[in-house]
Amino acid sequence: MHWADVIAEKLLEKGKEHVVSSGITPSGPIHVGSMREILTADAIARAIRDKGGEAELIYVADTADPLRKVYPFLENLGYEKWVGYPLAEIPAPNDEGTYADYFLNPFFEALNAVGVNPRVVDNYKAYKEGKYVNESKNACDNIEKIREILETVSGRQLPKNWFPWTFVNDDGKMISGKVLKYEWPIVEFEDENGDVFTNNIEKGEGKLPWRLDWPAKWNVLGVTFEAFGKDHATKGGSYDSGVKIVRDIYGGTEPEKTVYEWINLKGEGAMHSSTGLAISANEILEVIPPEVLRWLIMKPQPNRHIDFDPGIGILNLTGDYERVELDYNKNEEKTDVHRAYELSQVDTEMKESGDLLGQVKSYRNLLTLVQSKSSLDDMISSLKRIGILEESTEEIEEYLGKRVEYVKNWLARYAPDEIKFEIKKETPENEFDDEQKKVIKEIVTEFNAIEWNAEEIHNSFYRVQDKSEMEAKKIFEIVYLALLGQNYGPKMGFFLATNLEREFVVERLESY
RNA sequence: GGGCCUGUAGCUCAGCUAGGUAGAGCGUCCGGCUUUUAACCGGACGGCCCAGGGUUCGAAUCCCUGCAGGCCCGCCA
Repeated sequence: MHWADVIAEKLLEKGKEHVVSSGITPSGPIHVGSMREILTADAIARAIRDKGGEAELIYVADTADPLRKVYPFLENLGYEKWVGYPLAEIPAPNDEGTYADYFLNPFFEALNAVGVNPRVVDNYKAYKEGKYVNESKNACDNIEKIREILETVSGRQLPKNWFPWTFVNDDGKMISGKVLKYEWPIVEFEDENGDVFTNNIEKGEGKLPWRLDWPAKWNVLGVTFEAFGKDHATKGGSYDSGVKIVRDIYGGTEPEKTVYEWINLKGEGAMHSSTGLAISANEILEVIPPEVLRWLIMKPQPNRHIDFDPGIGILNLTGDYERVELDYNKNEEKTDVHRAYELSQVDTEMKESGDLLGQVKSYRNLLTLVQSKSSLDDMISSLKRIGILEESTEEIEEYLGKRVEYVKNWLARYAPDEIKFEIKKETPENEFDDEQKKVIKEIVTEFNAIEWNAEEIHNSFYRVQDKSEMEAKKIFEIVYLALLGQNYGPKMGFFLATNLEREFVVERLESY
C-alpha cells in the first residue's frame, strides 16, 4: 500500500474527520525541500478523502516569527535594522507589501500550480485576533508546570526568571526580558538596557515561544495530523515537549505525525535558503510540469532522503514519470507506483490518459524540437507536416506551449552540454576523406529519392550502410557533423523530418 | 554526548506494520523492431536481503548487540 494510504487508514481508525496541518516560516524564498512538507500533508489529506473521510488541509504561515538575521540574499539591502522584528511587520525587499508576503505570495502561486489549496492561517493575525488567548493564559498561569515539562523533556535548564512569552518593545521588536509584574493580560518587563515596557497578551503583543506556540496551534486548530521535518522530531525536541504541553497545559491531544527526510541538491547537500544552497519551488516549476514535481515527492517514502538533480536528473525524473503514465493507462491492476502517479495529478479528478500529443509531449522529444525550431508556430507546422499532429487546436497549442517553456528554461539553466545542439546556419568546417565523401554522395542520392519522413530517412541510412560498407553509426556521425558541427545528435529520423527541409540538408551535404 | 533514518541485484529502490520458497525500474548481455543525445518490445545474467546472536517448525521481515553511511538536537522543512 502506498504510504499516504497507510497513514490515512491509521487516521481513519481514530475518526472520520481530520485536520491536516503544515507550515513554514517565510523567512526567505521557499524551496523545493519545503514543498515536501506540504505535499506530504496534501497526499495524506487526499488519501483520507479517497477512503471516505473528511480532511481539511491547513497551512500555517509563521508570519509572527522574527527575522533572525541578515541572510545572504538580504545583504546590502539595509535589513540589519529589521532583525528581531516580526516578518509580518518588515517591508519587502522591493518595498511592496510586507516581507512575509513577498516570499509567501510566490509560494502560494506554486502551491496553486501543484494543485494544493490549503486554508491559510496567518499566525501574526491569529495572535492579533486573540485566537491564542486561552493557550496564552494557560501558559502564563502555569509557569512552574511548563518549566518542569520543558526541563525534563529537553534536559535543558531554563533561566530563573523564565516567562512563557516572547515580548515586543514599543518599536515592535521582539526581545527577551525580565518580568517585573504579571497580571493577566498585562505583563510588565525590563529589557537588557533596563528600559521597562508592558505587553497586553490578550491583544497579541508578542507571542508564545515556539515550544508553546506549536502545541497551541494544534489545540486551536484541532490538528489531527502533521508531517514535519526531523529537526522537530529529535528526542526531547519540540514534538516531545509539545505532546506534554498540549495535554497537561492546554487540555488537548497531539496530532499523529510523520517525519520526513530532507531533499538534497545532488552532490551538494541539504537545501537551505539561508546558505543559498536551494532552488525555490517556483524556479523548479519553470523547468518541470507540476505533476512531475509532485511525483518527485509522492514516489519515495517520506523517511527517505531525496537527491534532487536539476541537471541530467531531470531527464530521468520526467522519463520515469512518463513511463509510469503509459503503464498506468495500460494496466487494470494498480500498484503503489500507480498510486503515486495518481497522487501526482494536479487535479484530483483523474483525466483520461494524458495522450493529447502522444509521444511528442515527452520531455525528451521536445528537447529536439525546441532546439531546432525558433518558434512555437514552426514547431506546430513541422509536427503537422510530418503527420504527428493532424490538426492544431487552441488547446493543443496552449498545452504544447507550456511544455516547450519548461524545456527551454531547462536548456538555458540546468542542461549539461552533451544535451545541447544547434543547427549551424553556416556550413561547419569538416575534413571528410574520400570514403566519407563517397558516402555523402550516396546519402544525397537516397535523400532525393525518398519520401521525407522519419521512417524513410532512417531506412536510407541502412541502405547506404549496405552499399558502402561503412557502419551506420559512422554515417550518422557524418550527417551530424555537417548539420550540427558535432558527431552526435538527436534521433536522426525524427530530427530531420520534423525540423529540416530536404533541400537544406541536401544542399549542405553537397557543399562538402 | 543524546536521537532519528538508511544499509536488499552493478545503480535507484519496493517488500518489513499483521514472519511462510527473494521483487521492480535502470544498466549489462542476447534476440527483435532496420538502432541511437541514456528510444521501443522480448529474454537472460545477476543477491551468504550489512554482520553476529536470539525467538520460531520457518526470519529480509520480530528481539538484542555491533558495524557502516546520512542527518538532527539553535523557533533553519
